Amino acid sequence: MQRDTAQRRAIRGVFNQENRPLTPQELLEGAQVTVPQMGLATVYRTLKSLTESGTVMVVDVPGEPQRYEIAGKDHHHHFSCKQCGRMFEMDGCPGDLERLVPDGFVMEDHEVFIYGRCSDCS
Amino acid sequence: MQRDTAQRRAIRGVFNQENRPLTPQELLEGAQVTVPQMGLATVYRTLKSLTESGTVMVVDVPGEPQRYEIAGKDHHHHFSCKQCGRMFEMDGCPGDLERLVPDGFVMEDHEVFIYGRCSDCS
DNA sequence: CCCCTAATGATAAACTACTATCAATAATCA
DNA sequence: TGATTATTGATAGTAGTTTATCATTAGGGG
Repeated sequence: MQRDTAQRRAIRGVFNQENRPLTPQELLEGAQVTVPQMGLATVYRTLKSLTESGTVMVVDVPGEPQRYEIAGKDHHHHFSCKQCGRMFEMDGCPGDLERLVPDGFVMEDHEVFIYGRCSDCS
Repeated sequence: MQRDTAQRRAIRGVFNQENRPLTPQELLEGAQVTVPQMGLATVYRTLKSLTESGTVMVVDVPGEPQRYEIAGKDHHHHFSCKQCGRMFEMDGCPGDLERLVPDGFVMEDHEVFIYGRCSDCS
């Protein structure tokens, strides 16, 4: 990432505007608003360099392709809208997950996904 | 699923013996202990009919292929071992997830994944 | 014990997500 | 402005998972 191109500005713009975990497809569609001829390969290439530089990070989602979100945010979890398919961030964390862990098992990380309707769809 | 074959008995046996969410590959390897010539297509076919009959259900996992577990169990969540890659069930549930949900959003379901080391690997 | 056909194994094909290739384009700097 | 070369778009290719095909095998009723 040595040159500042319209494509990269558009992708960064979508991240900043949406502020939620985005699929490559969502990024493509969002970026094509300002750069209509953008191709999916450019999205993947840009995501790769943004990930390697630590600007964005991968979010693995159950039963869906990977999403990408801006790195460095406070600990949070995700809400997936069954209607529109968009995924949102939720601040905070359920406490006391340790009590779920069976004896002899060691907890290192955790993920929480809540499913339902977002404010636009409910 | 009209006939009771050695292959299907073997697959049901793996489910009952392991009692955790299994990948098609894990089911294949487990079933091949008793039916060595078993093919992957048979695993998928059997999973399809077991799913349609409501005997097993799909578990979507972040960043992994689908797993299958015996249906009808009490509400529970999953533990994934970073060392051996196996996934386990954990009884219970963290309470008070509702407070994570943003205003205007409606919660319908939730999933919790805990990552770490299982008792065999820790 | 036969026969019918459901079920199987091997493998090709489909599908999705992602990566590599390469000629054309455009950002940067002298 | 012109040259250099990073970047792009289009598309072929790759990888992993799941499904379809089809000749062969074997379950189970008669």
